[in-house]
Amino acid sequence: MKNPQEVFAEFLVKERLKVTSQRNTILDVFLESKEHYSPEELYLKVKEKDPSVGQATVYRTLKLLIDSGIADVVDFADGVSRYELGYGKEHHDHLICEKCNKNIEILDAAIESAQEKVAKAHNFQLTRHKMYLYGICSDCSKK
Amino acid sequence: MKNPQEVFAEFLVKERLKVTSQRNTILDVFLESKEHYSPEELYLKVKEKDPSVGQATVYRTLKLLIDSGIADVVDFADGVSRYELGYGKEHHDHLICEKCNKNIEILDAAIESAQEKVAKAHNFQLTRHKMYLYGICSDCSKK
DNA sequence: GTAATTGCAAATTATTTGCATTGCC
DNA sequence: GGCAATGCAAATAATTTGCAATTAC
Repeated sequence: MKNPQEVFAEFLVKERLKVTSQRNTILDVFLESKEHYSPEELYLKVKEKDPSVGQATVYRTLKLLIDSGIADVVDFADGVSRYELGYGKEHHDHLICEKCNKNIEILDAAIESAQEKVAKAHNFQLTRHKMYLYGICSDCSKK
Repeated sequence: MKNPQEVFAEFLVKERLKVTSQRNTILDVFLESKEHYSPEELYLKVKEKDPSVGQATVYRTLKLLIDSGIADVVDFADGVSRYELGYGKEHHDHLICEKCNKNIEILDAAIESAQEKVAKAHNFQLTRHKMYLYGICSDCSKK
């Protein structure tokens, strides 16, 4: 399987866009991150590697990462948009703690098949879905 | 079952807030709507009934409607926040056509119980969830 | 060479807030 | 009467855009 860097480079060529050091730096920082960065957070991390990069470039590059299928938007309902690596990762849903923002990735066959069933009942051809379960995690409910 | 107007009035009394004509007008317009209004759209509709109402009051009142359990936020991922009647309505998820934006409200016991099960397995106390199934509806797939 | 890209700052959009005035209870 | 609510305009936050200079191809 190709690595994300290759995928991105190929995407840029296909779209007749240019491979630049800024775009590569942003992708690298994005890939290194374990958290779900907001554009602002990503921007700050990128600046550690290359202080000359501007915010706008981060926003613009994030869009390209989404278009190329490398990044996905995650909705933590905390007011900021967040992103995660989508390319090469299995589909998953999210279990989010409303107190500490902990995020657990889940994949449940029963849910997935039930979703397929409902879609079929409505004659929908399912292309994708988003599911977020919000609650209080065990750590936070103890406090 | 109480109607939303009563519920809202009781909520205001309980919170020691005041019943005002603006709040009532906003609630009425909200209830009359069949679509999922954004705050801006709601504001414009409210102005038709009472041109003196300001945007800020609409935003402030929407918050109260959410706190009182009358309105829920719906995330259509179109950049604007949208609201729907929550009070008196059964919980439901959304089946959204990517071509015509048709929105079908669904409720599936198998999905709901599977969600509970997953949350329990992770020691989460579930408070709420959002699920959006995106696909192509039967009308659009014929074309 | 030339068209895409960049950083910057200004613009835009969505929402919130400060404050003087108004109005409910 | 007193304190919450309102409208307005200004403030904030998040994101986008115009533009002149730069850079990839």
